[in-house]
Amino acid sequence: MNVTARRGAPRRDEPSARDRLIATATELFYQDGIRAIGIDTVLAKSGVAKSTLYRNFGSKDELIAAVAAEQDRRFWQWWDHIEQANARSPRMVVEALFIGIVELISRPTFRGCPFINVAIEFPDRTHPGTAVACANKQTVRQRLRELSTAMGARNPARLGDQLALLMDGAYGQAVTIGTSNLREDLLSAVAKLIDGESDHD
Amino acid sequence: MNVTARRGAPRRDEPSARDRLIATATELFYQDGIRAIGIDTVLAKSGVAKSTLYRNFGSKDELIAAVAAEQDRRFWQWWDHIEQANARSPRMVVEALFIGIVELISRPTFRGCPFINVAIEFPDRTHPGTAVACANKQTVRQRLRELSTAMGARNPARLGDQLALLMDGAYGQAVTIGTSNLREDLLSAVAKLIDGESDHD
DNA sequence: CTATAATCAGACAGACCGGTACCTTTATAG
DNA sequence: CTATAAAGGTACCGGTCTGTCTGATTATAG
Repeated sequence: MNVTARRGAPRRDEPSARDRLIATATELFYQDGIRAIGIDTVLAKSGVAKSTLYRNFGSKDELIAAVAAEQDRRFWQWWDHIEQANARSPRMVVEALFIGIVELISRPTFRGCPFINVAIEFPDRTHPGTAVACANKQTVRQRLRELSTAMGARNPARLGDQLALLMDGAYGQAVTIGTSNLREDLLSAVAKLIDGESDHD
Repeated sequence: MNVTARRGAPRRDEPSARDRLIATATELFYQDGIRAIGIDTVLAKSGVAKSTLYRNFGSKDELIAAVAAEQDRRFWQWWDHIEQANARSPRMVVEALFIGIVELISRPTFRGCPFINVAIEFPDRTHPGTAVACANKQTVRQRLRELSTAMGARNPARLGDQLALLMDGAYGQAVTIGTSNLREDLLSAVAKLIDGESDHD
């Protein structure tokens, strides 16, 4: 019960029930697990009526998908911001991305990669949420391949995929054994992988 | 209902109800997700009575922990076998481990690392199953550090942790984008990481 | 002022959940 | 042969789950 809800249509300065649902569900699903959180909990914390949830999303699965889509949007916003801030050097972009990931992972609220999480909780790849998650990972891989090309790697597809491997590894480790030395380990590994694909090697 | 169960104590050549429960739960939990599978499904497929489950384990959480412990046991059995088969060269051990992981991951029934999965479904690290999972990852990291020491790495702790990062990355990727090129990507990354820590570098 | 669309409130349904209790059956050990 | 331990069968409990339905309320657009 975080929100004092009001009956009737929302004022123009108020967030819509849809937005409140996505915001609340994003946090609850991520912190406790999707299957662990019932819609009643989401409704209570967001102050939204059950009928409004089902009018907007039709099912819990579709709410899950909307949450995943919102996380995908935020993720690429974060990524694009880092790309723009380091536009002159693709290698700096890659390094900044990994530094950013270390910062995300080091937060006490970090609970793993939300895309991997939904894919694990809903292994059926046709699940609408899992479909969003898989698309996200595909795009990450492609973007890292493009950065590898820009870095002049001999085998950019390989380097990109290896960097993606490292990223997902960081997520997985954080869930089980935490983040000690993660920054140094990760950045040194990135450097070794990039240098191993450089032309002057 | 896979098993035709019989009333009364098991014959000596029959597996105990406990073993059947663990075997069935291991498969069902892994394929569909732990929270997605109710104990009634485990009971139906194993042919065990509900009272027997609770006499043996006390709760679903303890069954989850027993399943994780069994997977941990199998995992180290697999690992030790690879170490023994390549006892002369620690580098060959590492490469064989990664080749083995690629083979596991490439199987159609592969559904991610079971230890990461339980930690994601039950983020509370005091959960008995998650505790087993975290201990497994800790030991993997330590064993890879030992192998890195045996390989003569300049910074064995770092190399070991980086190899662990790569392993968990492979698990995460397999859940979302499959395994194309995984073998080459992974083995080449392992080589780059090891060579980057070698004395003759 | 009125029509409309968005919202909250709450009761309800039917399935499923983990867990308990009690009783019967059977293999084995002594 | 008998005691014991391990097991299956089944009914049941209270809680929770997703989802439906009906109705009252309110801001905004025209």
